[in-house]
Amino acid sequence: MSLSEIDRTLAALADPTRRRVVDLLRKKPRRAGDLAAAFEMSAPAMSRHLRVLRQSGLVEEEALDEDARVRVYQLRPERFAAMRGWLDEVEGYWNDQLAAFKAQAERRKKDKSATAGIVARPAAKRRS
Amino acid sequence: MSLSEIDRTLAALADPTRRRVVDLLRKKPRRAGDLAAAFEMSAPAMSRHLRVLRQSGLVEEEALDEDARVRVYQLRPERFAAMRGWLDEVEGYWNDQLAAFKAQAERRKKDKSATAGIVARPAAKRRS
DNA sequence: ACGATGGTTAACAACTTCGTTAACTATTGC
DNA sequence: GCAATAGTTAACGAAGTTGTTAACCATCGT
Repeated sequence: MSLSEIDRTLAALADPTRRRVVDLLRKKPRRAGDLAAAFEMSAPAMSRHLRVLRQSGLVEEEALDEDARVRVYQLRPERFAAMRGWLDEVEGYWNDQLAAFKAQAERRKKDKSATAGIVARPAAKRRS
Repeated sequence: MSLSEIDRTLAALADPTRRRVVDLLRKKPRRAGDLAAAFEMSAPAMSRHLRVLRQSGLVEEEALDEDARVRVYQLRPERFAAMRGWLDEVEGYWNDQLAAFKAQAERRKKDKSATAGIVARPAAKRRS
């Protein structure tokens, strides 16, 4: 299954550690080592999280010019914007829903048929 | 690691199938069976995806009153709104970044010190 | 009453993910 | 040159995910 961009973005954010990394980077860019320390995690583990975030396009890596060893990570706007775009699409739903509801109410009023279709379930015995 | 609501939401959306289910439900509510058929997937597999979506609060299940066997699934706004809220927070970043950039430019102009800190990396030989 | 239908849970195999340690590369400072 | 530092990739085990089939429950239609 070839992943769409939005799928990659969501997959990258699905891991709690990575999501928190984003929350940290939101405040300011940070060095890879600082991020590992912040989560009390080995450097290799964090390194791989950062690779996932990089490949999803959520962050970018730069080098500190005073010391070419350290990598500074920083958020990138684009993928977040795309995610917002997807959210916008999904949320268009409720407008549609509202429209459909109104249309149905209108229809109901006109030919006075019974309330149709979907009804809330009255608490059947099911383990959630 | 106790998952926050937003973590559960993102985890639920991380799976491509579940994300596409959301895309389908965006257009209109659907029966569990139709969803399974739409993805050429066994009913049990879809049933579990739907449970995940339900538990994350992204969808809700109702019963068709003409036939209490069928379950109709439908999107729920709340968690999507929360996700948008988180996105808003993250994106507040770029305002901050812009502000910081301006402040630094100002400082630079004042004491005419060299450009500080972070600089783009000049394509080192690394496998991405 | 009973077979068929819609859906869910249970058990299991294949695969992926996450963190750890070990080994490696590149850069810095002396 | 060489030890120390920052970070990455490699290998591996533990744990979680996803799909399948089998078994199950509830409801519908006759």
